[in-house]
Amino acid sequence: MSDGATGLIETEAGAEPRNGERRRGIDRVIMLLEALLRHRAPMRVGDIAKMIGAPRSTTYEIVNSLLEAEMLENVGTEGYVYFGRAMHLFGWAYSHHNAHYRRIIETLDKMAAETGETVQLCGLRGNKYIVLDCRDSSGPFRISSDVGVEVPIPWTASGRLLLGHMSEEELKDFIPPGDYKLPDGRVIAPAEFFSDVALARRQGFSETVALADRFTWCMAAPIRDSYGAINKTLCFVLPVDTPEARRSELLALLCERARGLSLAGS
Amino acid sequence: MSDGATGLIETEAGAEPRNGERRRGIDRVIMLLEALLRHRAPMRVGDIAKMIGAPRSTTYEIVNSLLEAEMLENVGTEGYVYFGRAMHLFGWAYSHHNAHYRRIIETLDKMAAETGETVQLCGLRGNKYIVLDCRDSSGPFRISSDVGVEVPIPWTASGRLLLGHMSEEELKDFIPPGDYKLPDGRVIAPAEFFSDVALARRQGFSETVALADRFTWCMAAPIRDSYGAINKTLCFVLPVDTPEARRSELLALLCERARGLSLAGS
DNA sequence: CGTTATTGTCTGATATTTCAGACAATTGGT
DNA sequence: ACCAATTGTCTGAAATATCAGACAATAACG
Repeated sequence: MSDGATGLIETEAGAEPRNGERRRGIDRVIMLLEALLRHRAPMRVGDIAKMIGAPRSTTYEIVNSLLEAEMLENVGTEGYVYFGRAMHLFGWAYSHHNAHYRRIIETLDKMAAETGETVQLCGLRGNKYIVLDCRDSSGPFRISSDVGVEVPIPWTASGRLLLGHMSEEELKDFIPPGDYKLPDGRVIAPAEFFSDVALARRQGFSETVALADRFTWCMAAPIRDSYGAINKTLCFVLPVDTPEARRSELLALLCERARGLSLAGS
Repeated sequence: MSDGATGLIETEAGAEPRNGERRRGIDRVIMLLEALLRHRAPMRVGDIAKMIGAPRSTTYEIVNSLLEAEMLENVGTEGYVYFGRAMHLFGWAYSHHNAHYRRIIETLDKMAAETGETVQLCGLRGNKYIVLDCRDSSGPFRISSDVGVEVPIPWTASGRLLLGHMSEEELKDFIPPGDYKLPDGRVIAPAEFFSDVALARRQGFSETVALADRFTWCMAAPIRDSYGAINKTLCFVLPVDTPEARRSELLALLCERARGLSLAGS
């Protein structure tokens, strides 16, 4: 039960757990929190222990400490735990400490209110794409993708923009080969993806139609930092049958707002 | 430099650090994060070390681990650190895992959009009051109180509601004597506070005028859980000179929405 | 420019934490 | 009613993470 276990979380923190060795409590905490984030639902202590490859006794110890600090909290009566209130406070502090991020959130709110569509703020985490924040459409058509869940970059419109600074060579090294395979089994040809990236760079926006799933039309526009680099994108997730007229209207709005949030002159 | 240091963080986790003793890494992490939350701004490693009463070498070790996990991140170039992206993701997961909380957030958004006023969600943390989430007024009059900062209960309208289930005896034991002293030096008579609590319970809402600061009129309404207990409140923070007509309109809205979010029948 | 404080990195020793495993108490399946 | 799996709590022992302190390199200050 050391290496082969599936779903095992391997943080960079601490590299390999050579047989019979001990791990630091801190690293366990980090692994635990990331496991919980991935799983995206309350877990029992026993399952957490399996997931992070830690002894049960150790896991109980750690979980109890985190419970006491309100970083975790009990959910239901049957020993399930999930993130706690303190995490909310820490996260809030993160997202409000910097004026730029605050402006972005306000824009997100405003766009959601004005259009009623699903709006997302996206970025990279390592070599995966993640949603950093979102406002879900108020309509019945609700495609909620979870904040913080890692998704292969080629599945997304934003991904094509976020990699705009890379050469083809760099792209090849950066994207894990398996990530070209879509959830429905289709495979994107790398060459096609590379030209998408180039197109996105030229256009200053990117669209994907029925890619990661059959029902959505995604459009993304870049938010540039003060060096002109693209670290984040703003995007709409629309029903795939949205009429052309409305789509181009929304695309224009998206690009305008994203430009307004960019720090570079250009 | 063991006991007398001011501003030292004392988490419940681990009680007393008897002389010459070592502390667990996990406890240090917890103390560190809470120190950062209190301080509400990026800190240098040296200052963190002082604040949590840990050796510098240990602090560097821990900070580096947390940086690698993106639970902290570097801010600026001069060795400052603050909460990192991972915290945002964990916090987001917390606040969306439960349908009730999600409904509350939506209501918060809607009320802010409709009224343009500052709206807050409040609760208790131990024997202090904290803001759990807020939407700031879009107008020029912006009273932003920070989410997660602990405030003496008697300073707040919400506090009067949140303690509604306690007897006078319990209140006496619960509130630290120093908490009756307002920031401007005035002191609230405990008896007066107790009768405020009773009044709030009877009315089903609570208001304070120019209490914690001279410029605000606060009104709070209770959100009841499925047992009828009040764990959270919804409140408006208004300019103190808001006309009576608008105030009563807003109060009615507040009470209606808070009742809509309550889970109890009553 | 000399003096004092701070930062970031290392080191070795020991006080402590992690770990394996045992335990009783539940739970679940058949 | 049986057997198997799981939960939560304890234990002692070994492995190691925390600690004090030293170090060079900047920074702060008069």
